[in-house]
Amino acid sequence: MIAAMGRWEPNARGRLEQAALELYGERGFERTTVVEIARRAGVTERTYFRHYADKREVLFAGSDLLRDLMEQAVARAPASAPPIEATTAALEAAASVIPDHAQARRRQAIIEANAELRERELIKLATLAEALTGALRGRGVPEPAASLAAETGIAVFKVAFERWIGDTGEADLPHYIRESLDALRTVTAEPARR
Amino acid sequence: MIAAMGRWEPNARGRLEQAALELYGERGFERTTVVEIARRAGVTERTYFRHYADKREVLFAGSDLLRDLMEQAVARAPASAPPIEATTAALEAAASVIPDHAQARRRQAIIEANAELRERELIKLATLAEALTGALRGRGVPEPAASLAAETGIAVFKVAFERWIGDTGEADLPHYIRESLDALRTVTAEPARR
DNA sequence: TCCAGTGATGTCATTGACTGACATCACGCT
DNA sequence: AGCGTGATGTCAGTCAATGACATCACTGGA
Repeated sequence: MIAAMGRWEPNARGRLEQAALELYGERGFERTTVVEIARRAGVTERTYFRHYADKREVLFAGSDLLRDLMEQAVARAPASAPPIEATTAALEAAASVIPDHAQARRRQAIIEANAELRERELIKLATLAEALTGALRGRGVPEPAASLAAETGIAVFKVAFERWIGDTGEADLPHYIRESLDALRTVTAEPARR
Repeated sequence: MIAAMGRWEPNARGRLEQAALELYGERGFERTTVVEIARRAGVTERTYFRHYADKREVLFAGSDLLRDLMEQAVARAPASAPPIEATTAALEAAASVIPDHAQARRRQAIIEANAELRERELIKLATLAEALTGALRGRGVPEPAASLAAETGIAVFKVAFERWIGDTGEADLPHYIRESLDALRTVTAEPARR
């Protein structure tokens, strides 16, 4: 069937996302107004706010999916797997849905250029950590181990992601995740005493 | 000498902070306007914005001091101390300037009740992590170990602080920091193989 | 003693994010 | 033909945030 042409062009969300990405990239987040994004997408400002809660949220559409994937990866890990391994599985699942390097880099450049956007990114990561904590608790991991494994896992992801974005794309994201996990183990290892 | 009485009451900053704490506590962050805070402090809205960059910042005044203390603690750690121990010193320094349990709890209740405030808190913690990273790099710790030790340290602090706030004040904050550090070591320990 | 400079504040106008209330209209169903 | 629904448009309003300019107590000289 041919997609019915409604009263309006379909996929307003997608057009808004595209328009926002372009405008934030061209002129920066601060010097872009929501009215401009809406205009470029062919809708009104009011419609923008029906799709996204605020001016920043348009850049973080996929984060619910990411959370679900990580939760599922933890849930699917063998019951015998210790918290770190379940967490590692979640990080690998997350890595598998990150877009290609060029696209991720464009998006990250926009976010890092603006403090409000960095704040939003941090709360999204914190949400992932909470979800991870819950999933680990569901496996019987007690507190504070569950929270720590989750927070630490997100820290590993954050550091790995930054290094992946910053480096010139020879290695893939999972490589940096393994690198960061190794560094974490080294750093937290009980130092040789006396 | 008696403090000269200027054209206006002195200590506008302190009065603004007090007024904001009261109003955010009484009516919540969202249902408080900056005009109301300013009125209660006996100044105008414009003056509020000369002291604090935005409506949230009034709750995070001490965070620069915290950063300085943590940086200094890392710098002062013996050259032989591994990254974790330098980081631990920073966490202990941070714990020493946190106000009493009741006050911290009031403040935290305000922050946790509002997503915007949680965002601001997260970026303050991220700033601490960056400062820690820099201080560790200054000790010769290479990447990604420096970032991971810093991020992990902040994660430990976050978890410990939450538990301290949530529990009924029998133990002090340093106790929860030690508890969380222990849990971290357990969690990241190489699991027994086969 | 007076006066120019300074710093903290007040006043005013404006922009832009966000929201609530209500209108519109193509579509599908009956 | 009529009806309900969902996505959108229109409009008015609130409030955070900022720039421009005015005010005025205080200070350090001339």
